[in-house]
Amino acid sequence: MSSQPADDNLYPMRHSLAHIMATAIMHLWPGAKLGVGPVVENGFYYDVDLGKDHTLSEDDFAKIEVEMKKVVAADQPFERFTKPIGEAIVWAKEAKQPYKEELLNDLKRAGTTSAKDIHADELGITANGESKVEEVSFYKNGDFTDLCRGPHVESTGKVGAFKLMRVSGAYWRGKDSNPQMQRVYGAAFATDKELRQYLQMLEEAKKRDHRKLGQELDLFIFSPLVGAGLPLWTPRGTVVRNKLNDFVQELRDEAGFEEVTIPHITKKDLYEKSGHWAKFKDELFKIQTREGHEYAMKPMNCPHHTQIYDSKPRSYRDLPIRYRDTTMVYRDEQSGELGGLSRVLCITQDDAHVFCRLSQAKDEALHLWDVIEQFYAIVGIPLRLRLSLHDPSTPEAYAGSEEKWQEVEGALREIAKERVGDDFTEALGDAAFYGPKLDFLGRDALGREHQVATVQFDFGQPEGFDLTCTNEEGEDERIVMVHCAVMGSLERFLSVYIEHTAGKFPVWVAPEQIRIVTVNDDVATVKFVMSLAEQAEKLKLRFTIDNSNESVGKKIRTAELLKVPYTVVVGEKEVQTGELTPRIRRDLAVSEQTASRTVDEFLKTVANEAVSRVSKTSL
RNA sequence: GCCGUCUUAGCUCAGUGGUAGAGCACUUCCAUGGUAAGGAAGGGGUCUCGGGUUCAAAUCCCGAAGACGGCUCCA
Repeated sequence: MSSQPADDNLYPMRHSLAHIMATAIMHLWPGAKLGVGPVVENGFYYDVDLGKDHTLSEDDFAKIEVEMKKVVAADQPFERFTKPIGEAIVWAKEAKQPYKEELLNDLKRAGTTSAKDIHADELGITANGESKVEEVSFYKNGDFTDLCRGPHVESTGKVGAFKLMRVSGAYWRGKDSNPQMQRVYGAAFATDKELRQYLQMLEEAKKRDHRKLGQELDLFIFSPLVGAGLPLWTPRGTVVRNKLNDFVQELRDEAGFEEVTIPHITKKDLYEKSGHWAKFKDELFKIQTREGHEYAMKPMNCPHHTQIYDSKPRSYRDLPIRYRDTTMVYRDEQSGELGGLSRVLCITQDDAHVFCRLSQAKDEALHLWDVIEQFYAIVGIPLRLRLSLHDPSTPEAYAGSEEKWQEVEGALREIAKERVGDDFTEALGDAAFYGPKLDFLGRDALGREHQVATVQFDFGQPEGFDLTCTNEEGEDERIVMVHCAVMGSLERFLSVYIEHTAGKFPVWVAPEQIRIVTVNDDVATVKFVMSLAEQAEKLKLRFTIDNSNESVGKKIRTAELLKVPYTVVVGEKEVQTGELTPRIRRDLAVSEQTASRTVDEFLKTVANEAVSRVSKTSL
């Protein structure tokens, strides 16, 4: 989330609104303790602590907004001034703002607060930023003064359109050992129109919510008996999963991958060796055997795959060896983190591992990149690259030496540069503990980004498991691993894909491709439908027959609500002419008109669309 | 895990300190229907669960579970 000014004026507007909201809250609850109030995507927030006096809820928003509007109407100028740090601390004490006081004390002592801790922009740092802060800046509007670096708009009247959105808990300085404050979020835009558009986008997002569509389209369910974070896939949802996965597998087969199969549990020894146990043992589902041995559900697949590689001596001539495996992994996430399909306890990964020499890793990564691009081109989700690197300031979080990291990250950066020039971002601290990653962010139809595919270089696990090949000199040579997931987690990908398509799946993915609607149950109609079904069956099409006791209009509506790509009505006319007039789901049709065609022609066209994975039809 | 909100029929929701309602869905019947809802009748709920207050609790209080919005975490 960038807090840099995207638009010259929007940033100070939003930032000023944070101050205006704090002003309003101080008016309404004078004992409020303030945390920080930065600009975020689409708006701003302020962290407040009203103590035992009051717990904010959305019911308070109207009141706060009224008070904010008063401040806006008063058009108070924002006045900047500075104080020496010592005086600033006295100010915070006198103002009874302990959180501000803590920040100032940290500034005085350390010169800075770690960027992870706090939004650095929030602090009124004017000194060198290295070690000593001598002076901090303040902004004052009306009767409200706040420690702040700015910038702000000239006066409270110049802040555009805003709306308070929600209130939630947030730990002071983002640490779960700290007290929890209340974070009040506001959306803010330069004009009413933009604010309205943003709210409309949220409405649209609500309509497309995969949890809602998952139920309406009968794709997956959750059962309280099975538990939170454990989706159960219906027949329709399973078709969608399988069709997408089949495509990934197909692309991988072409890229030389072989499928392997592994058990879903293991002795803990495996993870002790891989390094996962030390780092993630609290997030593993553990199993005690009746003989008292400790096992764990697999939280990832790479360690298992290494054992297949390591089961016999490998020559450099055999490399690269490429394994693929779409399989579930299990992670004991904190209950509060679970949500829909985006975060679950059982994750289906379309996982792949390449075991190769260092000199081959680049080509392998590029091939996998090809696979990713082909897949995302077909599903229609544009990608953006993020190079995820380690954070040198926390070496304990990573396996391997700094030099090794530098080397491997350099190699990955090279690949990225070669392929997309400067068209990628770098993210410090987003690497896996065993190596850096090429992460791919998909942009959905509403413009939201989600992490999906990933290609990772891994030198840590080959070390841990002592994976080698015999080289030309007859010596053992350390190999490297390249990890790749195309959809990443099928669950999360499905959540993105369902929302991206609004559940309007293309023919090749649709759980039901054709719905056959009968007009009546004449013998001739029944016979016609039976023969139609038989032919569709032969072409492996997914269809259902709706011969229920309902009006034709009703049956069409039902098919439409289920977003079935093709609906064909069969009645007297069709029986006589032997031709169908297919009704095409609106988003699929290239043109408005639909011509009649023979049964054979129609079915073959649909079958062909399914095989060639087209997204539009000119039927 | 933490903070807050929510939980009434399969679904979407109304309701209220005096032992429950609608629409859709479902079942049956009538209608032989032509491209987004034909008509009628019927079945279905210990109002999430467990405690407490009360003559009386779905309603008020406490606790748990689940969902949602965030925080923290994310191999």
